[in-house]
Amino acid sequence: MFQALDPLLHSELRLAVMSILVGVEQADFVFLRTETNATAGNLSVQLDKLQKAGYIAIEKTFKGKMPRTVCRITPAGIAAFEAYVEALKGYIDAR
Amino acid sequence: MFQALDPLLHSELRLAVMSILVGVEQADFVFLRTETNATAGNLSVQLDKLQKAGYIAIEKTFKGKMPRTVCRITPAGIAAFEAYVEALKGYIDAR
DNA sequence: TTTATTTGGTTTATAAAATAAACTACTTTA
DNA sequence: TAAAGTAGTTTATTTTATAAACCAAATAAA
Repeated sequence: MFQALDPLLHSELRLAVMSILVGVEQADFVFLRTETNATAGNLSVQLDKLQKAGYIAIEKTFKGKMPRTVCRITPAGIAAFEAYVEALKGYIDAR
Repeated sequence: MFQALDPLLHSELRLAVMSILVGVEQADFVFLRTETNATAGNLSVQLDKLQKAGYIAIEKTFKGKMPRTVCRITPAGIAAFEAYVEALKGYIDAR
């Protein structure tokens, strides 16, 4: 009845990040930070975890002289997000 | 865009417990344990948190000589569960 | 009958996670 | 050139989740 929830996605901030990334081509650190209202430290840590899980790809470049971190979701990330949503439905659907 | 998720409900086991209780009159410890596949220790701790939050009421009785722990959701618990589901939708809805 | 084993839990200890605070490196503005 | 801002990372602390150990009573087995 209750399917296990992917612990990597069952985190408020990581879920918010994935929710954004699943709908856009790419998003940079600053955008993710303002959209989620996360602290930079927390966001940095959570992005790292998503990347290590293979759910997102992170590209570090420079925009002029300032660093720029661009994230995009991977196919594995999309699949994991969809599976998470399906599993969640077992918990929140009216019964 | 992303509403905060009630941390008391954003826990796999507590969410499963609430999901069960929202649909039944009451449920005892043994039933919750078998339905959720949780360990007794974990269930004991999480039920305690839900009770302290006022989301469930716990009644301890004896069935013959064996202890029996019966749980039921409170109005506050129902409201919290519904609010949690609404907030979640902001994260998982197709966009 | 006394010794396992099971039931229905609680308590305590450990591991993992989230978060905040401090820090780095560099840039821009006053 | 000193102060403040940008874009992050690292480290430390707190909170959570989970597992393991334990307790008291009941039942089953030797």
